[in-house]
Amino acid sequence: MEAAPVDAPPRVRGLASWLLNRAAAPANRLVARALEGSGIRRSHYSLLAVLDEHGPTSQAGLSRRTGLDRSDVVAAVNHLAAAGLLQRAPDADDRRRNVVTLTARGRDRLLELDEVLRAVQDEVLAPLSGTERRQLTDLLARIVDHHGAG
Amino acid sequence: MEAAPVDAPPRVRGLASWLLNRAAAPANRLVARALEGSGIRRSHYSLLAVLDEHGPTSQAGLSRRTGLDRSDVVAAVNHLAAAGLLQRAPDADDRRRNVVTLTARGRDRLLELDEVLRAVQDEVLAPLSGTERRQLTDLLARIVDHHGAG
DNA sequence: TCCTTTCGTTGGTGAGACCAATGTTGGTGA
DNA sequence: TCACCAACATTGGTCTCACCAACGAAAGGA
Repeated sequence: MEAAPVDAPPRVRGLASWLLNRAAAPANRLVARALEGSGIRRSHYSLLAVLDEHGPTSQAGLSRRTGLDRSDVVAAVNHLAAAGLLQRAPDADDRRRNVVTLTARGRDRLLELDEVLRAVQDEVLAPLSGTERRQLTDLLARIVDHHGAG
Repeated sequence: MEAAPVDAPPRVRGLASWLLNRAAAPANRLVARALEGSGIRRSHYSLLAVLDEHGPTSQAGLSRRTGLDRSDVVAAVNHLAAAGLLQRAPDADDRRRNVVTLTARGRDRLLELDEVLRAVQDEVLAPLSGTERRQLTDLLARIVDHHGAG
């Protein structure tokens, strides 16, 4: 039951956009599988990580830092708050805002997820050496930075 | 109105799966924009290219070579046939199959698309040097090959 | 002859990335 | 002080992809 090869013509294989999508697909599949049953989605991890590293943040701030749409942040915060992984409270200083704060339980879960996702990344990057992995993440990061948020 | 930076924490930025998705997003946006109004989608190009390089192919063959699901190939072939870019005919030797053939008009269109997509790739990979671009496509290709389909 | 596989097709699901509109609140300039 | 514009959270969509299950027809092997 090995993976079937994808024998696309060079014209297509050389296309960065095609390669990016084709490489992202298995990565997403593996992440989704690893997170299956935990009630956590890929985007949720980003939110928890941002909260852990930047401390309490408004939802708009979360949107900016994760690249998620503001409306999608709403749903994600709903879900994570219901799971007790973070808290949402109105900001006293600026009453337009909600301040989102990581709970202790949220932090614990984040650390577990760190492990899980590190393992998944290993799977995704399996065919590459350590040096090549660093090369790849560096190149991708530069593309991401260059295009920013559309 | 330049692109806003995405200031994700290192834990997230280092994630291959996150980077792949974040890099694929602008690529898809640019491709979609370039193809806008032409009635051609991203996946259609792959089909045309496969037909040009491998000659007449069954729909299942197209599915294997492009990585598209068989059911999605059906819709794409419907669309492209309606546009006169390819023809679908039952295979006399194997009556389960449809043989899909590129028309002259389809080939012309393909050559135009080659130009368009080459320009888009230039945009996507703008921040990278020629060497780096080759590095990136090579690394991505190895990931794609390693995970194959399914 | 059965049994399995392949093929095209239909119909549907779920996630993800978006976009528009609304009511509220802040901040600014006249 | 008032008017205006910008930012915020939220609702409620849309659209594209990737994918899956199931079907009847046809082929091929046991």
